[in-house]
Amino acid sequence: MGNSRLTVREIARLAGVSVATVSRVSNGTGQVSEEMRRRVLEAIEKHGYRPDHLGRALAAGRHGALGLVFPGLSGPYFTELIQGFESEAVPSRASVHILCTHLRSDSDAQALEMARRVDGLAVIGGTISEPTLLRLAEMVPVVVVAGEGPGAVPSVRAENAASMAELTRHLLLDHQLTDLVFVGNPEGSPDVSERWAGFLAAHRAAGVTPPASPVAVSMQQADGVLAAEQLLRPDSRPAGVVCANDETALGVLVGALGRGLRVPQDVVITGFDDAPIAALVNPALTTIRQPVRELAAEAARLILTAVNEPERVPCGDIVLPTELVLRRSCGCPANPVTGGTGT
Amino acid sequence: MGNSRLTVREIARLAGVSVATVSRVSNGTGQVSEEMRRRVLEAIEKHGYRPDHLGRALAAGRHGALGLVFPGLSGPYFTELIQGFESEAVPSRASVHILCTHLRSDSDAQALEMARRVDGLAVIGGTISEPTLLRLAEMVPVVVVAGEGPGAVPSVRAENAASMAELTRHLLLDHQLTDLVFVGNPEGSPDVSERWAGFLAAHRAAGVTPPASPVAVSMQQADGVLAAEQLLRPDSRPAGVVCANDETALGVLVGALGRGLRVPQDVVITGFDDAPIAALVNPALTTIRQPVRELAAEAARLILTAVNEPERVPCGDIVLPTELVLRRSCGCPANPVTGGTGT
DNA sequence: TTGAAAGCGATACCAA
DNA sequence: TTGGTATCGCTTTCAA
Repeated sequence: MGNSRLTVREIARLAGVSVATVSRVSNGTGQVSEEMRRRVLEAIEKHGYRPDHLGRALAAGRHGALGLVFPGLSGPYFTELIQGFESEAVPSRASVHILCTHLRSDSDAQALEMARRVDGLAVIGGTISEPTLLRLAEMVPVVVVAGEGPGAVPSVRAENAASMAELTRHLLLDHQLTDLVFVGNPEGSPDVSERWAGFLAAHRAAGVTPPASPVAVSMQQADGVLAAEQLLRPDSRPAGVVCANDETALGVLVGALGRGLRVPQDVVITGFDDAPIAALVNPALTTIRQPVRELAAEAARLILTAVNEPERVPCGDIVLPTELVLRRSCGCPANPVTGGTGT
Repeated sequence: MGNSRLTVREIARLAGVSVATVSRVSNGTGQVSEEMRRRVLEAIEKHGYRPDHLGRALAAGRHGALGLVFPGLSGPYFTELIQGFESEAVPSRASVHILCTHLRSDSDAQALEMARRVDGLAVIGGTISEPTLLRLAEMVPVVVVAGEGPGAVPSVRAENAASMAELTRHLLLDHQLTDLVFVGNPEGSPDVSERWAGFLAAHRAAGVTPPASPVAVSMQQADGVLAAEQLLRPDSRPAGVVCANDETALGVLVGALGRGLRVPQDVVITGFDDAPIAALVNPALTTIRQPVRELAAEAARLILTAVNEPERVPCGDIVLPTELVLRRSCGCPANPVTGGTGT
């Protein structure tokens, strides 16, 4: 098919040089005379030659690819994550392979398989078991994103507990809401686990009894709608719904508005992430901004460093700061800076 | 690092056989005596040998990977798409590489690059220019998903125009709504283009003057919120908002509810896709169900066939049927079968 | 500066 | 049935 028949040997023959010279020219390595370089480039240009990826990778002992393992593909969080990761990987001429473990029973096996096709791996916390994570780390450089790495596996994550505690404190004290619920499943994700911990800590600090357990649903908008259905009954409605991310918060918001409730008058709703839509809805969503893009970019940088300079073993945990964003859904007045259309 | 040092040669030496025999055993090809097989398997097991992917791919002249090119990662549509694609690819031992062209100026170049790393390619309509599509098709088997392929490039898509015309007719005649707008950008996507065409056709058939142009926004929920802001002003509010997909419809719904409008009494809203959340919101969303998963699975099957049996060149366009799903957001009564919580 | 040749890891043909 | 070996496409010493 097409020009795929072309090999270094062909080009070398056509240009009247050796394969070594062609290789040197097409890689920009080594010293080549101007005359040779011209001849080779001409032949390459004329026939549209592009070195075969497999041959190159085999000889170089490198795949030229980085892997990214994460739970699902829905939502702006993952879009940001991927873009941040690619923004670092692509300039280094590494393509990004994505493994989506959501609804997949054999994710550990899939990850091990992927590790054999890439030079390094970023794994979102909570997607892969610790033993497998350690095995992966023996095969290629691994960085855990949004979670803690086991053993010496480095990690990059956002600050969760303190900012969630701050938000919760704001609701408990500034808005005098003492009947809060938490929507999200701490089991599946280190991020959510830390946010739940912050939620509890703020209650303790304020001397308010927190709910015994979270409303453990998944992280998509539909789950928020379902949670709303379950929570927002006229007889036993909480004063505030603190959600583990913006998507579920949006779902709860839709559920609340759909049953004719007023937000924040009848019920307060908050999210986490500060997704683009959070500032657009009405009422605009109070949330916590986390630097998702930067998180992923940092992970990619760590991996690339480990790949390119194996002697410099990266280690330690990087924690990026987050920021509380107060908007109308928690009862605060409209804020022209952070967004929200007002009424 | 780890066991990656192991090669066929090593295992052959350890098992006291030739590399050919090891290869035969690890691939299950050719005839091997029970005794040899046992010896080899033992050595493989003991040392945890897994054949190197690059070596294998180079020798086989095959990457063992399929590519999937599409615009963005947000939303349930793409989740379904990927899962459907993988459901066919993975059993055939092909991994799936994803290229997300959203916010990427060099998507054509990226796609060409990807074509050199995979055995076949599925391209979502509207993401890659036609000339590039033809070049890709010269390199590997290509299938266009949700769009028409140029030249002899085969395609798989869902029926759009007729079902959208049916929905529009339902709004125009059954609900007597003569003031409809269409939200979605026909330029970027063949799907949307066909849906807009169906919207117009129904107007013509009913003798109603359609709007001069669509509200050309992108396909994410935030875009729907923005469209709502622009459309749902008290002075000039349309009777119905027909959206190109469920996500924008949800955005419009959030926007409408957020401004205190009642749906469907004050304004009717419809979507397209029948995403899981469409049945959950209140009012439940009237929409058109399309078999996204099946679409992607069919595309993967076509590609795999083309890869495995190059003599059988696939061609033609496959069009999968869609189905109108009437729920409350268009003014129809609650339907216990198709979903919707009622009031 | 250039080229010949030895790998990289696995497959598959052809003899034995 | 088994093993030796050429081959896949490219990179990279090592000599010239």
